[in-house]
Amino acid sequence: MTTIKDIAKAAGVSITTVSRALNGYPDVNEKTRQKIIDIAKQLNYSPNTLARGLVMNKSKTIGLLVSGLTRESAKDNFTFEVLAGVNQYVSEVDYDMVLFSTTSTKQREKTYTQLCRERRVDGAILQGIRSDDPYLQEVVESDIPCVLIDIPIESETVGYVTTDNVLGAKKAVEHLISLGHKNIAMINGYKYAFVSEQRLKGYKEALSEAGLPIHEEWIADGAFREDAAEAEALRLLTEYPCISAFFCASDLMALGVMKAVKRVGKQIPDDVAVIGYDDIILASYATPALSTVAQNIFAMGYEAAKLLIHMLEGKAESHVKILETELKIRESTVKNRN
Amino acid sequence: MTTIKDIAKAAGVSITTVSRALNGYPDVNEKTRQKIIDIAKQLNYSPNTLARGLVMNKSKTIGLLVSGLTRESAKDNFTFEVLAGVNQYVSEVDYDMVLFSTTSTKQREKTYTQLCRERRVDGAILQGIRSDDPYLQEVVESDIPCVLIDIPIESETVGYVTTDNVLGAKKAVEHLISLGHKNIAMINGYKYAFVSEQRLKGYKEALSEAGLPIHEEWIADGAFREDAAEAEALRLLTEYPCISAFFCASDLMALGVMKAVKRVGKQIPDDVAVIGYDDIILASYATPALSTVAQNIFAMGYEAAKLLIHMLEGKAESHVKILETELKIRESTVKNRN
DNA sequence: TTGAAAGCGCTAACAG
DNA sequence: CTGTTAGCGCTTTCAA
Repeated sequence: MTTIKDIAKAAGVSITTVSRALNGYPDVNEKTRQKIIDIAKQLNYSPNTLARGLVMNKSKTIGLLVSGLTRESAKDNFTFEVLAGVNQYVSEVDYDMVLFSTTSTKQREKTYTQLCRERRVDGAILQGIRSDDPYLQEVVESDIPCVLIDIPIESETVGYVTTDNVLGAKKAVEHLISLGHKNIAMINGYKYAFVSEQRLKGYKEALSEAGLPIHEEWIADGAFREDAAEAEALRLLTEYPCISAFFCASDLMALGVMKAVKRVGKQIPDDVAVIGYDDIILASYATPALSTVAQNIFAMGYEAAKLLIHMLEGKAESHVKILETELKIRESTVKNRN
Repeated sequence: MTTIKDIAKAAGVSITTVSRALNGYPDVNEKTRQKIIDIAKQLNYSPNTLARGLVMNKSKTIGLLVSGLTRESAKDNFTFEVLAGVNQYVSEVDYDMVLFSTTSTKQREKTYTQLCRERRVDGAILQGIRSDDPYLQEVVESDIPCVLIDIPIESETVGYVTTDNVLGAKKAVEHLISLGHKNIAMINGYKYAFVSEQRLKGYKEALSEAGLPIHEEWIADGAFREDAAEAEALRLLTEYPCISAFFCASDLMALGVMKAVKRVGKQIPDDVAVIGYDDIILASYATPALSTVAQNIFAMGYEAAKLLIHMLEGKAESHVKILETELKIRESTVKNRN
C-alpha cells in the first residue's frame, strides 16, 4: 500500500510537501504539486483515513444508531428510508456512515456512547430509539454531537428533525370529520414515542374544534404493531359498534385495523373508514388503498445528516428542522353513509 | 478523552502494561490487571480504534457496497434486508459496517476500491452491482477480500452467496404446469444480472422437461422494473391472447404484470396466473396475494457477512454458500380453466 | 512481570 | 516555497 513516504521518495521531496500538495494547500510550487499528483496517481495512492483521523482527531464519519433493524422490521421501511436519506447527504459531502444497531445479540453490552467513541465518529443520528431508552439520555448528555429523529431535545450539541405531528394528525381527523364521521376512534402507538403524544393531541384538537366529544375509551394502544392494532380494533368494534372511522398513528397499525374491520364483516370505507400515518409502501398497495398522512422519511434522513454535519462544521443556524406532511386521500376513507 | 497514557499515569505503570492488561494478555500480574481495569472503568476509557487500526493494519470494519440505494428502491426492500442481515452478523462478532452507495451524486468519482482502501475496510460485500459494472472487475481483481451476492465469481480472495436460481425458477414453472398451464410467458430481469440467466434457464428446463415448446417471443425483458414489466406484459397479452400464465423474475415485475392483466380486463388467477420471485413484503399484501419463489434475503446478508469474516480470519472452508428457496403458493396461481 | 522505544501514516507548527 | 520535527494513541519487539 503506497504511503506519502513512497511518494516523497519518488518525487525527491519531503513528506510534508507531499501532504501539502495533495491536500491543496496554496504554499506549494505548482510544478512540484503536479509532479506529486502524477506520481500519486501512478503509484495508485489512497490516503489512509485512519492515520489522518488519528492526527486530526476527527474521522469524517457519522454513526447512525437505530434500534429494531431486524428481519421483521423490514415491513415498516421507515428505518430503511431514513438510512437511504442519510446516506445520500453523507456521500454528497464525502463523509461516511457507520451503522450501529442495538437489536443484535450483544445488545447493550456496549452503550451507544461507547460505540461512538471507540469508532471515533464525529457525530451521530439516532432513529427509532424509544424515549424511555436509558441510553438516550446518555448520548444526549455526552459531548457527542447528535441529531435525533422525532425526539424534540435540543442543546448545544443536540438537534432534531421531525414533522408537525399535531398538525398531521389534525389534518387526518379533520378529513374524517369533513366526510361526516362523528364517531372516530384512535389507535395510537406506545407512549414511549414522542410522536404518539403529538398525534393524540392533534386528534383531540380536531375533535374539540369540531365540537365533537372525546371518548377516552375509544383511544387504544396498538404499540405500532400490526397485530396489536388488529386486536385493539377488534375489541373496539365489538364494544362500540357505532364507531365509523379509525385514525391510526401508523400505517402498519392501520393495516391491522383494516383486517379487524373485515373480520367483523364490515366494509371499508363504506361502513368504517380508516386512515393511517407515514405513507409506507404498503399503504398504496393495500386493498382498499389506505389514506394516510405522508411523511417524507427519506427527507428526514437527508435533513438529519445535513443538520448534523452543519453542526459539526459550526455552520448550523438552527438545531431544529420541521418537515411538512401531506394528506393522501385514497380509497379507505369516504363520505360517511350514516 | 481518556487514553492508555492517562491510565498508565493513574496506575503508576507503563502504557505497555496497560495495553497488555486491557487486551487480556496473560503476562500481567492479576492484581495489576485488576487495578488497571478499575481505573479504566473509572476514567470512562474507550479504546481509540483509529489508533489501533493504524498500528494493527486492520480496522475490524467491513464495507457494504450497494448500488441503487435511492428513495425509489425502498419498494423493493431487497437491499434493506441484505443490510439488516449483514448488520446482524457483523455486530455479533464485534465488527462494524460502513455503507458505500454508488447512486450518490458524486457517483463514480471514486471507485469502490479507492473507497475501501481509504477507509481501510478489511473486506467488502457487494450487492446489487450489475455484472457489466466496470468496477466490479476492479474490486474482484484487487486484493481486497470480498463476498458477492448473486454473482458467482470465486478466487483466493473472492467468494459469493446466492440461491439456486435455476431450481427456483423451475419450481415456479413446474407449479404452473401442474396447474394445467401450457402457455406460460416469462418476464425476465435485464441480462446484466446473473440471476436473470439462471432463472431463464430454469424456465426453459421446466418447459422442456414437460414436453412444452419454448416460444422465444414470449420471453420479455422487464428490467426488474414494475412499469417496464407492466408494459411488456401488456404487449404480450395483446399479441398472444393465448398466454394463460406469467413467470416473473421478480415480485416487483409480477406486480406490474398483475396491473397489465387487470388492464386488459382479465381475471387473476382465473384467466391468467402470475407468479413472482423474491417474496418481498408487497407480495403477500397484493390483491390477489402473489405466489412467489421466496428467498431468505436477510439470511443472504447474514451468510455473506459470515463468509467474509471467516475468510478474513482464515477459517473459511469454502468460499461459496448456496441457500434454499421456497415456493410460496398464494392466490395468484390456480388451476387453469382451459 | 514490567518498561523503553520504535513505528503505523499522517498533519501541523516552526524554521529556514 | 520546502524541510525538520514532534506527536496523534496504540501495539509490539526487545531488554531488563
